[in-house]
Amino acid sequence: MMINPRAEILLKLLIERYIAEGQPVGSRTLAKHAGLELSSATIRNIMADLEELGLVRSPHTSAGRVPTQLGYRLFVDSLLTIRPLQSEHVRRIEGDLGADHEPQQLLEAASALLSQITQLTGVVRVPRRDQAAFRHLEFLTLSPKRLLAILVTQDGRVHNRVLQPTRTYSPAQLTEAANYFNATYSGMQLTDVRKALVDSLKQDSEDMQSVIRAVVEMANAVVSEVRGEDEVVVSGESNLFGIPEIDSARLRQLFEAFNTKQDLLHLLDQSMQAGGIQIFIGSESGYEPLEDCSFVTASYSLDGRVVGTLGVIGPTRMPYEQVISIVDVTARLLSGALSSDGYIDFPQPPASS
Amino acid sequence: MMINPRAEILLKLLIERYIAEGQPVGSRTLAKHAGLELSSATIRNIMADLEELGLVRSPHTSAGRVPTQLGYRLFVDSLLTIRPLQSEHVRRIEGDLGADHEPQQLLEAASALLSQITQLTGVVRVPRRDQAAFRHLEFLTLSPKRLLAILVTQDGRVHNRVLQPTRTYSPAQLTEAANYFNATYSGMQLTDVRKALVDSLKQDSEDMQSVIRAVVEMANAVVSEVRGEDEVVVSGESNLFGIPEIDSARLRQLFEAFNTKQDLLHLLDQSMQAGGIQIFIGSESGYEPLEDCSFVTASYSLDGRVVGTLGVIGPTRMPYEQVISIVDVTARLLSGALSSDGYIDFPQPPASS
DNA sequence: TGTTAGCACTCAATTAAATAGAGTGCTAAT
DNA sequence: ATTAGCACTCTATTTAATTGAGTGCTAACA
Repeated sequence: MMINPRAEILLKLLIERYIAEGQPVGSRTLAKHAGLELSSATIRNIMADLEELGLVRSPHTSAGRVPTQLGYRLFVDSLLTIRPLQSEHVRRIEGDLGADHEPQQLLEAASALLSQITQLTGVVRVPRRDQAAFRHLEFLTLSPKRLLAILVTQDGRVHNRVLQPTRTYSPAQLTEAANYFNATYSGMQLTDVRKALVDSLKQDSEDMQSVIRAVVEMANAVVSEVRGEDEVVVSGESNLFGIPEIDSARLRQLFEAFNTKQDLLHLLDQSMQAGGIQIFIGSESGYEPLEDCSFVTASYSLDGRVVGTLGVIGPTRMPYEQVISIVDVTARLLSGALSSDGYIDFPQPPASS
Repeated sequence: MMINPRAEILLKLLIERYIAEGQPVGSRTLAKHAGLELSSATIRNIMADLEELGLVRSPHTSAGRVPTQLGYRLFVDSLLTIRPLQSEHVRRIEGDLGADHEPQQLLEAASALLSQITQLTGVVRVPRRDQAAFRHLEFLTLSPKRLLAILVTQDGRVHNRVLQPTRTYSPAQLTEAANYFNATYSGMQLTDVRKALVDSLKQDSEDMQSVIRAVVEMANAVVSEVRGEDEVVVSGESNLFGIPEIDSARLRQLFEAFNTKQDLLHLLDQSMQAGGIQIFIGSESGYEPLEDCSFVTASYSLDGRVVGTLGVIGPTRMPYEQVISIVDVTARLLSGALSSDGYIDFPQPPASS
């Protein structure tokens, strides 16, 4: 998309002003503030060009212009002057993401920060369980029929699951089995552990002792568990009330999306693969509820490995300069907090190929 | 509040009709459907009486009447004919609250059921941690500096907490300490365990071995933990969109209340003490966000002991007959599911005085 | 004394018309 | 290429007129 520098300046000004005011911007206003010595008539000509290119449009004949989705896209891609985050906010984030919190708390704090600072909705995708590295498994007998399996992953998170095995095991048997696991699979990514378990179930199906076999089956159940455990933390949903470009019907769709979390998750995973900062404007996300919204995401990492994404959802007309830096800084500091917070004191597993 | 039977019939009809239609009900309509051979003029006289009593009011001079909060109160207290729940719904609830689910899942299922069947918002207050009975404590070394404490309560719930003790303990020491706890406090209510721990810290402060003392301190931290762990499960918030008597500002307040959960919790606790079915109409709850809403609650129990409450939040103009029976049945079946589901296979603790 | 018919009245809701204002597109001149 | 200027369009707001539902009140009636 090539447009001449003068048109660029005007488009930038128009979008900035529209984001600030929320009203269509007219040619006179632009003429006054552009710093170019141009009359409003000239501006109108340029606007007509921009409209032809699909970068702006008029809500109706006698209104000023507003940016189109394409206009916003050009804006964030090449016009935007990213503003460094106010140090006040940086301090706030640093403070809240200070060490000495458990991972889950950190994620929740990050989500809360995103929503509070931007006054929009904050979203954090919790690291995928199955991509975490295995650290420790432990069985606890709850009752003759119930067994509590406790799985600790390298990132410091603890996962519980109650099992109802078909037979009973002595504490000694369970301890032994757990020890075996912990020794064998420590540091391996959970998906790989699972593969290994499935393999061993296939291969040794006959010569394996039935006890071991049963325990392997249980471990498999624990490791491959899908249900429950929130995969995404959403905060500040109610900040989306009272935003004029999000009407009640949209709002409802959005809230339903926040509850389902399915689509959100998909979108976040998408940008996890992309890495870095990612911006979905309007329908670019491909999800109807986000039609009039933008979604600014960044991925965060644990010891250099990308493990999740976080971001901010708000109206397409959002202050991108600020939001982008807030998302960026939060992602960085969260990465730092997760990595440095002392949960990892075992050597890292080799990266899985 | 005494009113004559004829007025009662009319008030009941008026409220039923208003709940069904959402429009002020006029005297002609009432005259036609009341089954009393009365002219609209007579009805108007009666309405004037009811208005004087504060049971109905006119939105304006030439509209019909709508119930006031007081009117609704009288209605639910003595006019209401409770309709047994459609067996289709009963089956649904029975199915979803079938045994073989973990407690947390049951609570979530109950909340989902409430919201889906009523098409309003379902709320379940999770049993208070500190009122649960102690069952099992276990320590797990995560790293030299971090210790995972796992607390299992009699109701089958599992609580984790990461501790950062000032010194390190050998696995043997931890096992021993845990064993001691499990033997000593099994079956006791958590609040009482806590009291006992605090006492023992005070009394034996000098002659206690430092290891034991430290472990007692850790256990105390685990048992008395407050943070995290959702105390109330809310479902179907978005069902409140598009209800005409709940405007956008109210809706926002409601959603904020759902997020904070503080007020909700307080209200639920209130009705836990009352036991049975409880209905808060409009401002009766004392919380502004619930101004135009009603809150129908019932308490549920575990083995005969009330441990929590659940309910439905919707507009004051809600179909009480149905909502009440749905809430009632859900509470009963949840109680059953929680009690019978096999988590309890130890003898019950003596009731605390 | 309770009930009813009937009529005047009130008020919200809807429609229609009038007005003001912002901002455009286009043309002709520079 | 730029600009002044004017006709035009469309929204938003105000005002007025109309309709209809439903009431309150009164006077007559059982």
